[in-house]
Amino acid sequence: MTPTRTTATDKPRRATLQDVASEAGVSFSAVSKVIRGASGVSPQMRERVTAAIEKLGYRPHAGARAMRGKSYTIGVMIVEMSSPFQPEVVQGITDALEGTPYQEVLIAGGLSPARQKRSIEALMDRQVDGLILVAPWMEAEWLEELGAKIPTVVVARHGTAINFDTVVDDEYQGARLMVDHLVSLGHERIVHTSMPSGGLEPFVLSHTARRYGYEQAMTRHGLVPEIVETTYSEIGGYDAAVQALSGNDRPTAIFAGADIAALGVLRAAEEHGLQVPEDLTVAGYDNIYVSAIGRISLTTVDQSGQLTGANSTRLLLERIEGRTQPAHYVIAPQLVPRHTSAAPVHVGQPGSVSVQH
Amino acid sequence: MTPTRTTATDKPRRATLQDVASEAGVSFSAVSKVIRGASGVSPQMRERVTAAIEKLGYRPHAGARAMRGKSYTIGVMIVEMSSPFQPEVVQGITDALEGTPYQEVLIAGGLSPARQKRSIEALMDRQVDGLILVAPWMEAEWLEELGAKIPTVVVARHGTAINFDTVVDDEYQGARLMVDHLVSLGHERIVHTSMPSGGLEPFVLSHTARRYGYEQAMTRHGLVPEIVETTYSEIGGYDAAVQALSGNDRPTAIFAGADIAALGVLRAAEEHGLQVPEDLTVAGYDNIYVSAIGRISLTTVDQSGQLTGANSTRLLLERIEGRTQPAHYVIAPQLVPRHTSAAPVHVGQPGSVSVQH
DNA sequence: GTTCTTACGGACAACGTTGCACGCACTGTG
DNA sequence: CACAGTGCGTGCAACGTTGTCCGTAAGAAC
Repeated sequence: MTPTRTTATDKPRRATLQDVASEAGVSFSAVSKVIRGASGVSPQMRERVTAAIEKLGYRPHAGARAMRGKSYTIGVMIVEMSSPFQPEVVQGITDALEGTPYQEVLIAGGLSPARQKRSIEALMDRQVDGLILVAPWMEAEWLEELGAKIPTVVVARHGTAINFDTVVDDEYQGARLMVDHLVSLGHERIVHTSMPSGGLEPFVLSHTARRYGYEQAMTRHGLVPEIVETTYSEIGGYDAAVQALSGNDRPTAIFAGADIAALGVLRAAEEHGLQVPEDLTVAGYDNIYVSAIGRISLTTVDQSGQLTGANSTRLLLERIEGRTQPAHYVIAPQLVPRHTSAAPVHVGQPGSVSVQH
Repeated sequence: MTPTRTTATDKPRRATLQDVASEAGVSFSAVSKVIRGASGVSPQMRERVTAAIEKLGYRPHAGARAMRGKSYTIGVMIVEMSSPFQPEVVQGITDALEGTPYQEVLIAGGLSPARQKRSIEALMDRQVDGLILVAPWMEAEWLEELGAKIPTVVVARHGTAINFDTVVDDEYQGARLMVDHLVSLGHERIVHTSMPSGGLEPFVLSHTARRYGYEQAMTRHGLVPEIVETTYSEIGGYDAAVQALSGNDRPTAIFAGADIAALGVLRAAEEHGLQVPEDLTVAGYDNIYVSAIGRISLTTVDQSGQLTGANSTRLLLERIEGRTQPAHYVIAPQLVPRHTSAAPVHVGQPGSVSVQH
C-alpha cells in the first residue's frame, strides 16, 4: 500500500515535477533542468521528459517558483479602465510580453492614492518580478522607495527619477502643437481647460504638463494664457465652457485638456447657440474612440498608448535583467486635425452669434 | 558567527513569520496562529505579535500561502477593457471584495478563444482560488471542464451550466423592452443590427440573446423581424444602417444591438440627410458613457455592470466556501429613453425625407 | 495530594520548485 | 594502465507558509 496522493473523491490533481519524473523514469531534478534549459542534459532525456510534460499537461506552479526567486509575473497597475488611454497601454504591454516567459496581471487602483498604494502592495504580496504603474497619483518619494525594492516603470508622470524608469508622452510638446495649430488658423483668444495640479510637482501628471505646454506656447506667440480649472469629465468641460463663454468678450477657441472634457464644451456651445467650428473652435487631447466618429470629429492630439506600453515593457525587462541606472523614455505626440477647428469669424461680424430654435 | 540572511549589498529583505517571531520573542508557529486567528493564543501574546507585525510591516507571502492551500487571489478575465460594460463589472467585483481577505487580479484575454484560454491557464498557474470570466468566447464544454477544476463564475453567457455559476443580464427581456417602447411610439418597421452568433448555442453570448429577444417581441406584436448582420462597432453600425436605408421602403426605426453600433447608425442617418428622431428613430443597447452626453442622447437599455460584478463575486465566494450546486443569477435590464426615439412621421407625408445643405 | 481537564505555546512535516554539490561512467592523455 | 577531465544524472537543502501533533503548566475536581 503505497500512499496515494489523490482519493476517489478528489478532483484530478495538477501534475508536478515529480509526476513528470515518474512518467519519464528520471529524477525530478532532471525534469527541472530540462524546464529551466540548464546544461547537463542529454538529447534523449530531453526528449523523454518533453514527451512526459506534454502527456501530463504539466505546467509550473508559479507560487512554488516565486518561493525560489522569480514568479515570471509582471504587475500592472492602472488607475481606471474607463480611461481610453490606459487600456491601450495595457495592450502594448501584452503584445510586448508575448513570447517571453512573463505574464502580466492587472489591478485597477482606483481614484485615490491610498487605494492605489494598497493595490501595489497587493501586487508585491503576490511576488511580481516587476511593476508598471500607469499614471499613479502618489508622491514621488513613495515611488522612489518602491523602486528601491522592486524593478519599476512609471508611465505618464513627467520628471526624472532615480530608482525607477519613466515613459511619458511629451505632453508639453503636444499642447504646443495644438496651440500652434490654433494660432496658425488665426485664433488669438484661446482658453484652456485644466484641472488642479494635485501638488505633485515637479513630478507632474499629464494635465499639468499639458497646461504648462499651453502656457509656454501662448506666451511664445505673445498671447495671454487663460485657464479655467474644472475636472476632466464631460460635466467639467461643460462647466468650463459655460464659464469661458459667459462674458461679452468671448474666446474664439477652447482647447480642452482632454477629449472627454471637449465633449462637454461641444454641448455647452450647442446650448449657447454657437456653431462649431464657425462660431467656436473646439479642440481636445487624447484622441479617444468617440472623437474619431463622424458626429463628433474632434480636433485633438494623439499619443500612442501602444508604443507607451511596448517601451515600458522593454525598460522593465531590462531592469529585471539587472540594469540599475534609471532610464527615461519620451514619446512624441501627434496633432490630429478634424472638423471642430477652423479659422475664426471676424469679431463683431454679424451672424457670428446665431441662436437656434 | 550566526549566518546572516542579508548582506551589506542586499536590498532590505521582506519580513517573514520568522522575523516577526524573533521580534516578539515567540515561535513562528505562534505568529502563524495569530495571523490565522486560530485558537490557543493568549491575549498577551496576540498583542505582542500584533505589535511586532506592525513594527516590521510584515505581509504574508502569497506564493508560500498558495503552496499550502489558498492564495487569496481571485482571477478575473475580461475580453477587452475598451468595452464600457466590462470595466464596470470589474468595479463591482473590486467593491464586493473590499473587506474580504481576497484580492482580484485581472487579465485581458483578447479577441480570440485561443488567447483567452491561455490567459485563463496563466491565472490557474498563479493558483487563484477562483475565476470570474466576463463574456468568454470558448465552447461551453471547455468551461465545464474548467469548472470541475476550480470555482468558476461566468458572466454574460446565457444558458445553464453544471460545473460553474452564471450571472447574466436578461437580454431577451432588454430587447423586448426596447421593441415594446418603439412599438408603443407607433413604429412598425424596426430593423435590428446584430452580429454573427459565433455558433456557441445554446450557451449564447449577449448579442445572440438580444437578437432572439428582438425576434420574439416583434413576432408577438405581429411584426416582421428584419435583421442586418455586421459587427458591434461604429463602422459596423454605419454599414448596417446604409444597407437598411438603401431601398425605397425605409424602416422608421433602427434598433442597434449595441450603443457603439448605434453611433454609426447616427452617422449614416446624418449622411442620408435624415433628422433623428424626426425622420428616423435610433436606439442602442448598453448605455455606454457617451450615450448619455448631450450631443448624442441615445435611447438605450442599461444593464448594471456594478450589480453583475457584485453578484458574481458573491456566487464565487460561496463556491470557494464549498457550494457545489450550480447557481444562475439573472439581472433585470432597464429601458433608458432619451432623445433619439420618437413617434414616426406618417409614411408618405411630405417632409419625411429632408436633405440638408 | 492526586488525577483529569483545559489552555497555551512550540516542533515539525509538508507544499513544488531551483540550483548547487556530488558521483559515476566514459573519454583522451601521459 | 593509471589518472585527470568532462558530460550527464541524482540528491538535497532551502524558500515561507499552514495546520496537526505534542508537551507542559495551571486550574478544577475529588
